[in-house]
Amino acid sequence: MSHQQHGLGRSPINLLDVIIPGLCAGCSARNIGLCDALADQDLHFLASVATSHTVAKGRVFITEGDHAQHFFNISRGVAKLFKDLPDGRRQILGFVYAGDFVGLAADSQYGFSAEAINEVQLCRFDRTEISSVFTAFPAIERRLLDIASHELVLAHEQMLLLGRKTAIERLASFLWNLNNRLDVNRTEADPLDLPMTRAEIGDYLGLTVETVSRTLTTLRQQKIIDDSANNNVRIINHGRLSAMASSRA
Amino acid sequence: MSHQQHGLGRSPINLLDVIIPGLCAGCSARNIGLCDALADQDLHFLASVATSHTVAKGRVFITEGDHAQHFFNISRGVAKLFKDLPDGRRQILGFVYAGDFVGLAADSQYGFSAEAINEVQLCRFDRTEISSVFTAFPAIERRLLDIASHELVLAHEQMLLLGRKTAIERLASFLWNLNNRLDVNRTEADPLDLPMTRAEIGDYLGLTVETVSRTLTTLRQQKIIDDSANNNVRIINHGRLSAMASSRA
DNA sequence: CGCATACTTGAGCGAAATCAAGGCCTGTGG
DNA sequence: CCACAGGCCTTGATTTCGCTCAAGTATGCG
Repeated sequence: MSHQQHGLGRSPINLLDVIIPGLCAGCSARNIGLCDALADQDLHFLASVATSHTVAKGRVFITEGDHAQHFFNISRGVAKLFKDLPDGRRQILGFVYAGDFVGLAADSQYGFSAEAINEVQLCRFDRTEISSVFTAFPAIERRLLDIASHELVLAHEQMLLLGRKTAIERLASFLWNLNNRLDVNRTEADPLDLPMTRAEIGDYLGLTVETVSRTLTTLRQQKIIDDSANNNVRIINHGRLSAMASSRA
Repeated sequence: MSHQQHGLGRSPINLLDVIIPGLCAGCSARNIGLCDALADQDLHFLASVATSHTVAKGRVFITEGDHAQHFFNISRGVAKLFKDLPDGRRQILGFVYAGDFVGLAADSQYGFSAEAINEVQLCRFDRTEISSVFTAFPAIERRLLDIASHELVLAHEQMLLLGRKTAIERLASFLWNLNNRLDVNRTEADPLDLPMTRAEIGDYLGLTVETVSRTLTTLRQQKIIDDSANNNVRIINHGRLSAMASSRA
């Protein structure tokens, strides 16, 4: 939990971007150094409310309905957030990657479960203690409000997708959104990495495995994507994919 | 997303609950007096960033894609928030009632449109000025984060509904949620008021008008509801309706 | 190698959409 | 007062998209 090699990364500053991912050991993905504005005792204070954890692939680390004691910041790996119906039907609410927060959207109990898709490393914060962090660093709270607002925008887009789009539009939107997530280690030409299974894509898009599979086949046959490698998709025709996603009115 | 004030745990004193609805002339719905802790000059300051407006039935007062200059607090009436696809397909994200906030979930541009379902009165705030309010009253910002988090919880529930529930489960969930919004002027036995049309219910639940109509007929035939009056629904069998909604895993 | 898990493909089915028609209410104007 | 227009709602007939069921093909791992 030591905050390592800091001092240098100054930026047009986003406190939270800078601080949180750098808080605990192992948070390497977005650890771009620590803000000048923070004194050492501030860092110790922040670090005192966070602990680092490794979650094995397939492990559920948040269970819907449990008391929402913590919230998390993903350092490495990918996790899925989901809700189940009593008979086993499942809706995946989203996939979270390094740098993402999980558990903000909770009342006193978690409203969803979370499971590691591959090995995940995360920072865990105590929700009861975080309010003292807010008081000490109002900028963090402001930033969390921004994050929550943005998540709401994304949730709204997904509601449009789930309520009104066809299967092929759902897949196109999914791939197009993945493509547009800026990822430091990826250029437009690189194939997209799909760490999740077809079944998980289906549970995210409100479709069955079979429909996901068939629809990807269709997109391949139309030379819009190339998914010859199973966990990779290369977008061939960006224009047509984007048009199919039809995200904007 | 719509019913923040109603669902949230109410604390002994909640600044925002008290202040905002009482801010501008005409905000009568939830104007329950002003907090002792606030001095007169504070109130004047708050009032200086808000203006009161009346929106006629059918009028669009937020357009998706426009610069998000304002956010709103509904004082009276009901509005719908929605996103459209280019070909006219529409997804209603939520219905907002007196006391609800609209426009929090915006980046620099609005991510949805809003239209008055009946005559609506609202308080309009300038987003650029609101940050000074946050600085002066951190409790308000804290409260907005709570509200945004709770809206996210509701959005997640709606995603489960849109992605995985059947038509009858969607209607049951819709009616059951309406029933559980505590409304000062309503007891369990009173019929639910449905100010929106069947088409709007369809656009909210990801269904067509016809399916909404047929499904309500089914619920009536099964003696679960009584919708003999068109804009009113009386729940007859609460247990079965709640079971059909199957909201909890 | 054998087993398990993931993925694909096909055939048939079904829930909800679409297409179509008619009824009902409310307001308006003769 | 009635006639009529335009929404809104309901109901019926038919179609369709995606689901279910089923089988077969990779792929990965002990």
